[in-house]
Amino acid sequence: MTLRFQNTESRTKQEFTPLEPGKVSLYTCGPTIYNFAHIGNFRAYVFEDLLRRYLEYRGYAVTHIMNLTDVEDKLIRTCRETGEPLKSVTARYAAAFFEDVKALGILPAHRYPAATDHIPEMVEMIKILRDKGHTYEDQGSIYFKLGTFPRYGRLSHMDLDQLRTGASGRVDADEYEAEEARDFALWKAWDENDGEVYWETELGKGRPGWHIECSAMSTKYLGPRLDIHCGGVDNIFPHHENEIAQSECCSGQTFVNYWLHCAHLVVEGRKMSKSLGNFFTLRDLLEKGHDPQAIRWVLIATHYRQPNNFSFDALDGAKQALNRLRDFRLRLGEAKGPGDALQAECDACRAAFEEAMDDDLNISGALGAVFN
RNA sequence: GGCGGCAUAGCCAAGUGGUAAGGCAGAGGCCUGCAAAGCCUUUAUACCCCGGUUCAAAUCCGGGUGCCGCCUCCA
Repeated sequence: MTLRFQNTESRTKQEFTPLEPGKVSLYTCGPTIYNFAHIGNFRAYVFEDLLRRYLEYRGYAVTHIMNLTDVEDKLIRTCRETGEPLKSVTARYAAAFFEDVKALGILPAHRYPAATDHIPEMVEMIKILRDKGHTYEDQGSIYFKLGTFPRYGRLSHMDLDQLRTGASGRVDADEYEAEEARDFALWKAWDENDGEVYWETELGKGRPGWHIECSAMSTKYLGPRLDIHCGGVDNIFPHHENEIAQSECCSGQTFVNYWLHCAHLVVEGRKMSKSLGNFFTLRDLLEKGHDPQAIRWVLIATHYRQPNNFSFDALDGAKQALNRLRDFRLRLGEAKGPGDALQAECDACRAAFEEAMDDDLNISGALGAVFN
């Protein structure tokens, strides 16, 4: 049986073949450290942990990079409103993030590069894009000209002409300064709202756009071509689409071979929101006395491409299932029965487990094999 | 308006043409002085609805219904 993944770009399940035999470069979009991460965020990180662990289980040497976004609009607004320096805010939430990662038993990435530590790399990349004619400047800001990258849209399979500007309601269309709304910022010129948050660079006084950090940092630590790039489905467009445009226009090579995206988490059947009272950070649940391993179980037990319905009934069930496995593990260690028969059972379990996991990380099937 | 996902038991959830995995809860039992814990057994004539294709459909096709997501800085 071969390892297969559903590739967002091809929309098909493909056999996994790394660029270099035995090695996997894995880049996963990390948190914006402007607040405590919620359990929906951790659904993605736990999925990525499962992916990494299974790749390693299959014998691959994985190099896993996860970025930390430590400069963007919400952070700058927080700094402006509270007067707290950017680094102070992000240090607090980065520390909290690492605590949460540990609590959930997530293997740490090999590096967690932060955007603000890689301004020179981003500037370099933007300069290359500028030299190749993929950018234009407007009022000190630098934008990527999507018209120069005909392959744009191949990941999300969206037709740019069909997009409705501002349809999400998330972004104020009046704030666009780009020639076309679809062009995105590589470098944002400083204005008074940015306060103390700016860098003096060859590109002028300002700060990087969001998308360029992932292109610059993945290139720095993993090279211009990646085996696997992960994130939540909401990142497909525009973030990952923009990464492709930046990276491929820069390197002239295919940026990512396998795109894996996990679906969202809902709570009790509803989208998580503070107004519904179903919004939970990991620490909210831990403070209620829930077992972090049971939380991990619920987050992981639904296939990553299916919406995950988090509920407290499911959490209670996970707790019980986990207890049974823990008890079983103890008894297995003490087992003194006929060794060959026990070994045969274990081999059969392992084979069924691997067959399920090889099929795009079918964890539900794999757990079923374990319980059988 | 464009693109995409989902619907399987009280709950969670596998299963993409061959007659419904698994977990939780429930029920029965074993063990125990009683209990708890643990262990064993058991639990869907049936997969949102209506058509169609087929010897055979949860699975494929057509049409509905419902829920959810993305549409330019959301995991």
